[in-house]
Amino acid sequence: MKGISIKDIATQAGVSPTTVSFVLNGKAKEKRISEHVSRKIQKIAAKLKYRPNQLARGLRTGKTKTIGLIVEDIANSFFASVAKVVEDEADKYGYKVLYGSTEDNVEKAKGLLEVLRYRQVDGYIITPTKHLDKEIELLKDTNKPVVLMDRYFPNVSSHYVIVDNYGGAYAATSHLVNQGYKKIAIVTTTSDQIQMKDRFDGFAAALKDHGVTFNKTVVKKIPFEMDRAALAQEIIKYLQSVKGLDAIFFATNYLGIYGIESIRSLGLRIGVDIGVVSFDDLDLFRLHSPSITCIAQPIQEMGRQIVGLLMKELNHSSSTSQHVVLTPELMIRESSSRQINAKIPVMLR
Amino acid sequence: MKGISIKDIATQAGVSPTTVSFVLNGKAKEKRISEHVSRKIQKIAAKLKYRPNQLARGLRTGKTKTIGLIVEDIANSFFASVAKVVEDEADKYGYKVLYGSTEDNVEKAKGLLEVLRYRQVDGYIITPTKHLDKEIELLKDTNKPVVLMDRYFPNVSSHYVIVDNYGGAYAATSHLVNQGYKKIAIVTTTSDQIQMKDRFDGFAAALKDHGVTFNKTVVKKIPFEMDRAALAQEIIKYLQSVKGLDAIFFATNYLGIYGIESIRSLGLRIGVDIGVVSFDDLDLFRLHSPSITCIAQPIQEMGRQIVGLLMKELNHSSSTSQHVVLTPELMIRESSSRQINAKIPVMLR
DNA sequence: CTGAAAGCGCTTACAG
DNA sequence: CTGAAAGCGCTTACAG
Repeated sequence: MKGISIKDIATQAGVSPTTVSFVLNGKAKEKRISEHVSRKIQKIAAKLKYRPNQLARGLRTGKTKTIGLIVEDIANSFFASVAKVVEDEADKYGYKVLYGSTEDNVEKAKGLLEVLRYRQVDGYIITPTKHLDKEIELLKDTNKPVVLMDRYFPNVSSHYVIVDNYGGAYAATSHLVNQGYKKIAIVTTTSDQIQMKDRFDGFAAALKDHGVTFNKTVVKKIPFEMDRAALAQEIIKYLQSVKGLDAIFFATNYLGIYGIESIRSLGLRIGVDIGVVSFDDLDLFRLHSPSITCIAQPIQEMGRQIVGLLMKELNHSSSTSQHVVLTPELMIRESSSRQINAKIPVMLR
Repeated sequence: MKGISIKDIATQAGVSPTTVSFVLNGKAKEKRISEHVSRKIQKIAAKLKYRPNQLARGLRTGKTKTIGLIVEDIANSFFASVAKVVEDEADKYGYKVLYGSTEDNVEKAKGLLEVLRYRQVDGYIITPTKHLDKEIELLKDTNKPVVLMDRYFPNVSSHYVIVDNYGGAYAATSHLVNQGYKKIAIVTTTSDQIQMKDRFDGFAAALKDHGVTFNKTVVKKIPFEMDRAALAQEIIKYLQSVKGLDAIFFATNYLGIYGIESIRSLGLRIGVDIGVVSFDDLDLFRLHSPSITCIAQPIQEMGRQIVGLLMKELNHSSSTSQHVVLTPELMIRESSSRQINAKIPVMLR
């Protein structure tokens, strides 16, 4: 990499590297460099297509203009979409993004944090896994801003951007109740992280507030690590085991996807035999027949807020933690429209 | 960032930074450092949790252990899935990934290349846009390995990993013909890039080989930049304008998604009124009713080959360009099963 | 108005 | 068997 350096420009312009650095960093006026010299340097730099070596600059200033983005799974539509917005927004400020997926595995997450740290990223956007609270605490000591997304730790003071998971789940569940569903189940993950807990609590509160059955039989938890085939089997087994179920709330997108597949493989008609609502909006949910009612997260807005917050912190870190809670939108579709579809009311089993 | 440096270790161990560097880089034996000293240094490094500053190392060695990944759109399921595999594979070799989306825009692509270059990435994985051939040529002069993916430039010698687009399209189209469809259209992009051209050629060849109508009326090209709503409208207009159409081949995933939506909004029954095949496999295609026949790309294998090739080049660049062409798989589903669905044969219009 | 010099944290050719 | 020194390409406090 014998790129052209500040020295080359200095030689050609007949000045010192110092002067070149000042001019190229927009400090010409401040440092009272003459118009003449300044212009000459600019011209030479342009002609030589000079690009500052970010490593050298980073080594000297401690700023790499890079942010680390840790998601659960970059292949998951929700996270991929957020990553796209983060990329676009970060670009506006001249930042690039280094990404990594945790697979909801603490060890992978710790590994990622360590790598990002010794890569000297300027700031972090993190979708934390469980048990990552101590690491997040430690990160703060490095004086690099951290913004959590999708979830956070109630016991750790930090910036975060999330959606109102409780409210979203409450609205979706209430909607099911209002549509006349009587025995509503939740299929969620075994994770006790805040975003899943809030969704669960919103679900439970809605059932209780409306006087609808809420007990262990309407709760099914499935571990994240379970592979896709086993997961579908697990949902099938659950659906077969509980009597009188007439609606299901899937607490996250991939459970919705495999849940739909399971329901169909049992020959049940979504929206007729069984109502369905899922968290997250996907092309699949919109185009499925029947279309799937869901709780859509405002991804654009999330990405903008996340990067905006990080950039603000990068400039002058505030002492108080910023908490941004966005409102998700209930997209009412056919899968929960009992009145319309169920000309003949049908009960599962 | 007053992290702990090699100097700190040297001081504590009572040796020079040089010795520490040798030991920590596994050159203890080669440099004949005594077992005793070596062990002491290791122990101190571990205790202090020493992490080499990658910037400093990079500045000195010219290696950043970072690769640049340029895709069309990280939010697109295909590219997001590839990104996941690339991340996992690169990690095995100790590399991190810096990503960027081109939106199929040359200027954005050039911008990304420039940023990655002055960030000193060690190698590039690029999904090129049109007119990016000169830039790719120039990149080669930097002596950093480049692997193209999804597409390439016939006039530029380079490494690449793609699927057999011609074969995939040929197989899908032949399948439609064999199912009894008589007037088959292709909906593709206006791009004349090789992957789209190959798909188009495979489609055209299959029609000709089977003696099925092939003329301008069965070809619809849509620009990438068109926004989603306009795109759906465009497809609707096309479907209404051409008479007797009984099947469509969508040449890429997002066209398939919006195409399905358009067909349905016209009240046409997929698999009955009109056969459908799309490139790429998605949850949506598998779970749609009827399920959508598609050409699935071997994403895992692609990612592995891409990174494998790049790593090989990183170690010792070969003089000849490596071309990997993977075989996609035709997933036959309901949307193209005329015999089964069409109890009463129906013609569009 | 401009420059010499130090230093960011490494690696490595050279010397002993 | 080990170390002093140079240098990667920048930035910036200091000096004039």
